[in-house]
Amino acid sequence: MMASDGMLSLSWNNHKATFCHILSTLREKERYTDVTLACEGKFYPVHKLVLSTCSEYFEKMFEHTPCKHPVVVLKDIKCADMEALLSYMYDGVVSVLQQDLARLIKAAELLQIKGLAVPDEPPLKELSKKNAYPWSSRDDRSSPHPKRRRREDMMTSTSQGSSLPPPESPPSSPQHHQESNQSWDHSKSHSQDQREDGVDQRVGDPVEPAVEFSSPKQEASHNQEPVDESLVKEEVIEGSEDNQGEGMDSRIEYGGMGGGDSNTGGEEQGSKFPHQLDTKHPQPLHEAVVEALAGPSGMQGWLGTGELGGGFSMLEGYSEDGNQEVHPASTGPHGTQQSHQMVGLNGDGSRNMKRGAVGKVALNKDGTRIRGREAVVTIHQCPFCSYSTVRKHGLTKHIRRHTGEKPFTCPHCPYRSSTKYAMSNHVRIHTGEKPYSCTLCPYRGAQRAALINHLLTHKS
DNA sequence: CAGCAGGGGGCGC
DNA sequence: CGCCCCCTGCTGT
Repeated sequence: MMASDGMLSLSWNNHKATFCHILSTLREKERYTDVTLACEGKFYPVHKLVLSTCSEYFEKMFEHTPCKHPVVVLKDIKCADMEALLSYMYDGVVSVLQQDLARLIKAAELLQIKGLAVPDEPPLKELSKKNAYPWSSRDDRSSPHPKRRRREDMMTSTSQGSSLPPPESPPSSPQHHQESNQSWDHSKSHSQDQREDGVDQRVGDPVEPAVEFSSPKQEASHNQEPVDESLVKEEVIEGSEDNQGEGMDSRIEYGGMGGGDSNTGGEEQGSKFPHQLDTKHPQPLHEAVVEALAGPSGMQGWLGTGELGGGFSMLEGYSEDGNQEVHPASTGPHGTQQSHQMVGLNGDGSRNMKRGAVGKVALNKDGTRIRGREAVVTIHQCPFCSYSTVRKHGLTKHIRRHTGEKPFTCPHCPYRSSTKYAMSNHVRIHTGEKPYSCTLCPYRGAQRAALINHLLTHKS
C-alpha cells in the first residue's frame, strides 16, 4: 500500500491463494458451475472460466458454444485422467503414478492443457522453463507454477485488467464441429418453455473423421483437434439466438431421435407423447450422451432416422439430475443451486426424488461425487443423484436413467427401453397378449399392475 | 378407469 | 446379472 498523490493502493496479500482456494471450493460444491464434462459415464460440473483459462481448446469451444450450460462429452479420456486434469487446473497440482503419466499427458495434449501439454506462456514474472512437460508426479508438486500462474492470470486479470489467456492460435475450433447440418434444425420447434435445446456437437476427430455428424470442413481442418471424439452437448438457451447464432446453428444437431423416437416409437404412440416432448424430453440427450460415451452404435440409429426432431432437453434433464440433484444431496439446500435447475416436474425427476431419496444411505457430504462407499455394506452411490443402493446391479440399471441408455429395442416399433422387462411389457401392446386375467370378470390386462388396478374396481 | 412407461427391489442362477 | 414383480406417474377416454 503505497500512497501517491493521496491515492492509496490496497493490496490483498493472500489474494491469489484465496482465489485458488475459493475456486476449488466452488468446484467441490459445484457452485456456479456452467459446464459439465462427461467421460466414461461420469460427469464433472466445472467452470468455463477455469477450463478456458487452462486450455485453449476449451476456450475455443466455449467461444463457439453460447449455451448456458453445455455438456462436453469426452470420449477418449479416462475419468481418472479427467479428474487428475481438473485437479491440475483447479489446484495447480496433481499426483500421478508414473505408469499413468503417459496416459495423462496424452489426455492433456488432447485437451491442450496449458502447462502440461501446451507450453504455458511465460507469465510476466516467471520463465517457463519446464513447461514442455513439466510433470512427473514430483514435478507437479514442485512446479505448480504453470498452473498457478494460470489461475493467477485469471484472477488477477480481473483486477489488473490483463485478460484471460488470449487464445492465440485458435486451432480450429473443434468444438464446433458441426454435425452435418442435415436436417436437424426442426428440432428447435419443440418445447420452448425449456430454456434450452440440447445441442449436440461432435468435436472433430482427427483420427476418425468418420463421425457421423462431423462436418466435412471441420474435419478437414482440424488436425489439431485435440479431442479425439467428443460430443459437446449444449443446452441452448431458449429464445436466445443460441442455436441460430453463428454457425452453431447448422452444426447443431438436434437430437434426431428426439421426439418420437426416444420416447416411444414415434408414429404409433406419438399421440400420447407430445406433451412429454414439449415439456422436456430428456431422452434424446440422454441417449446422445450415452451413445457418445459408449460408442456410436445407437447414435447412428437415431441420427439416422433423423425423423424426429425433438430437441434435446436432455441436458436439462441431465443438469437437473446430475447437477442439481447432486448438489442438494451433498451440500444441502437446493435453493442455492444455480439458475438452470429445472423444476423437476418431469415424472422422472420427481419420482426419482421420492423413491431414490428414500433409500439413500451414504451421501456425499463433501460435495464430491462418490462412486461407491463402504459402510457396513458396500453402498453404490449414483454419481448423478442421491440414489444409492447396496446392489451394484441396481445402480447399473438406475444409471441408465441418467444416461438415457436404452439397450432394448422393440421389434415392432422404434420404442426402446432401458430394461428388458419394460420391453416385454411394451411388446404386448403389439402382440395383444394379455396374460393377466381377472378372475371375477373377463377383463384381461397386459400388465400385472393393470390387473391389480382393475381388481380394485371389484372391491368397491 | 384403462393403458402404458419406468424405476427400484427381490430372488435365483 | 437376469428375470420378474411391485409400485408409481402420466395420459387418454
